[in-house]
Amino acid sequence: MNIRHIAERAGVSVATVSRVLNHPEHVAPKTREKIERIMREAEYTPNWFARGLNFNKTGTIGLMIPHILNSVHMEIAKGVDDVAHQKECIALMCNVENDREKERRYLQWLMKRRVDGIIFISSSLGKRDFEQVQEQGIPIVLIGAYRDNDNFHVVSVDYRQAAMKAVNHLLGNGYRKIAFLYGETPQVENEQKVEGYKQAIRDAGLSLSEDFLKRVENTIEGGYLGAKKLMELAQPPKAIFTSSDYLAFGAMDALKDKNLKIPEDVAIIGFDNVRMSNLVEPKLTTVEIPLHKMGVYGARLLFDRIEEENSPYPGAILLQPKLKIRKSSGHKERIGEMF
Amino acid sequence: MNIRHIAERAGVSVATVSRVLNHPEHVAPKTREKIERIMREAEYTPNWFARGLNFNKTGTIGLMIPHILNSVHMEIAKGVDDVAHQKECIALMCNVENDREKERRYLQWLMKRRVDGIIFISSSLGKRDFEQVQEQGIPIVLIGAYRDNDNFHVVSVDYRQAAMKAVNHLLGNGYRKIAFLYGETPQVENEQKVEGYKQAIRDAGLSLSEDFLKRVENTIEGGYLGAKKLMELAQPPKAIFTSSDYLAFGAMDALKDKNLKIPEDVAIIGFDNVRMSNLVEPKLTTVEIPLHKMGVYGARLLFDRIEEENSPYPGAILLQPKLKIRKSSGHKERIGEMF
DNA sequence: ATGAAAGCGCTAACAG
DNA sequence: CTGTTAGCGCTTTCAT
Repeated sequence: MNIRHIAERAGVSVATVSRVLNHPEHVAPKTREKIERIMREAEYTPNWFARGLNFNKTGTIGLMIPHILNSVHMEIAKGVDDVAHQKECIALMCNVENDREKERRYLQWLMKRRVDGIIFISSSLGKRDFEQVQEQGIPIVLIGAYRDNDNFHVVSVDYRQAAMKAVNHLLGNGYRKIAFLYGETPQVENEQKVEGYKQAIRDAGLSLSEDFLKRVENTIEGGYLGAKKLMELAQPPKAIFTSSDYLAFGAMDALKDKNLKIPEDVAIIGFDNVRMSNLVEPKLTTVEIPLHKMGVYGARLLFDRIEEENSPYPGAILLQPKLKIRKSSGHKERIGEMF
Repeated sequence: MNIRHIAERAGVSVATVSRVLNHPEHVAPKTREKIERIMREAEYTPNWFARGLNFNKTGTIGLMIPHILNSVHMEIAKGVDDVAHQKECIALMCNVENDREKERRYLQWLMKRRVDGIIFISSSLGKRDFEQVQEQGIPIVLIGAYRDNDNFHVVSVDYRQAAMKAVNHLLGNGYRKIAFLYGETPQVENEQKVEGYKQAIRDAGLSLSEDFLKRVENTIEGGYLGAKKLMELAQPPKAIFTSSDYLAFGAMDALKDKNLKIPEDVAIIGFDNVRMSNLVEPKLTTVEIPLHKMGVYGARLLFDRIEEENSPYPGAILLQPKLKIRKSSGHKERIGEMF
């Protein structure tokens, strides 16, 4: 069932049928209605490929997601999807699974399909990959932290500052032996957090201990194992700052298994402020990141570039996070009065 | 950069170039290598639309997801994605947001793009919608519970049995005043759970109280509000069974706010066994659903149908859930010895 | 083993 | 307002 069948049945040319599809206003109302009726009766739907062959606009953007089971990434994705949907565009979500090769393969797919643009969330790809995409004329936007991003459009958060805020809060509550338990992914984000942690420790005139910097898989399990190791140190920490709430959940579980009270024996601060951080026992102090907003801003940036021929200058949107103070980080002496 | 450019540079016809793309074995090794080299140098990628115009296979399947922020659905989606990826096929994840109209719009999109098949997760669409898709020659698979699914391929769980198991466990622990707090979505699944709940209560010779059947939004907030209402009853329940772990988390929060101990004052059982159910305090007894497996089975079913011309007979795969017994459901007198 | 040519279904000049 | 026609980039007979 193609455009010619419709044309024949309606006794018009294919051009006219094509017109009711694309510029209905240029067709006489009577002919148009007749053609529309016939289309409906025949359950005709235009062939997407033939269409794309002429248009070269696909109404699709690619969205690279590090891991679809991590709600942190999905919150961002939702922001992107919201904007895309509003633009009557479909966001092709690609589950990259923190695997550079898988991401590259997806990228090839997307480029072949000539998507109108691509958004990367905490991608592990590099400058070279991104440039290649842009050279094909496909605009991109990066969300998260990237090492070498001067020439790209990026939406990010000041992860360094964020980490400093968290550590300073612990310092302010009187803690001195503070460990940082961080995930292998997302890599660059976490490197920036490490920097912030180190800076805050140094600024307080304390000495850095490599033992207190523990790198683990960014999962609940990773948090569990990491915290366990930390507490088995000869000089265990009195507070643990983690690079994600999931790590914090795992860490809390480990502490409970060791019969340590939070925050009386060990304080904890997480990162991201996922919904559950408010429901664990005790409620988790954490760094709040505007995840949904990041997705929205990123998508807007991308659509601006897709729609305007002369895309705006590359540049970064840098958002500031906020510390969400709850019970898990409370000073042991003041805890009674604080909560 | 198209196939003709390559042909010219290589001094061959477009047909030969096309052949190295599709049937390389029918091209003389020397010519083939030359052409391949030129393609690489020119960074040529075949136009996807032109290709699809001839093939009519897109290497894409649609995946309808009720809500991408709900990890229950994403676990299933991950199962689908795993299989799709293995089949070198892309799964287009559509974030339906429990909105029938949004889902229909996505469906139109997918059909226009001639995806090779579509998988629906707990869809709110009906028999008519599904039939329309199949009439277009696009095979579909349903995951979850559906009202009128005899003519479709579906992967489901015995939700009725599952609910009975949970309620029976509570009955076995001595509870008599058991409420069921269930979500508005996914609708059919939860209706089946309601049935199971009622059946188990009746089988125990107890009388059903409408007050104990509370329907709320399927979110943590919904669970909080629902549990609060239940506990404000003149005769509040001594145990609450919820249709999802998220509802259970909200309910637990409400109980804590009322200074009620779990399970000493009120027992709780959730549904789904999401990762966090093992990390809340107390650990949550819940019904374990093989989410990932459901996705995998659904995808396999779909690809079988896509690949075989004569698709297998419609039929259902019905999986049995298991009760995961943890602390939140313990009998108050026996709790000491049980955990 | 390779080439010429006829489409695949649709859009957009151009002409009337 | 409508029809004619030339592509869009690729695949695939059918010859050679």
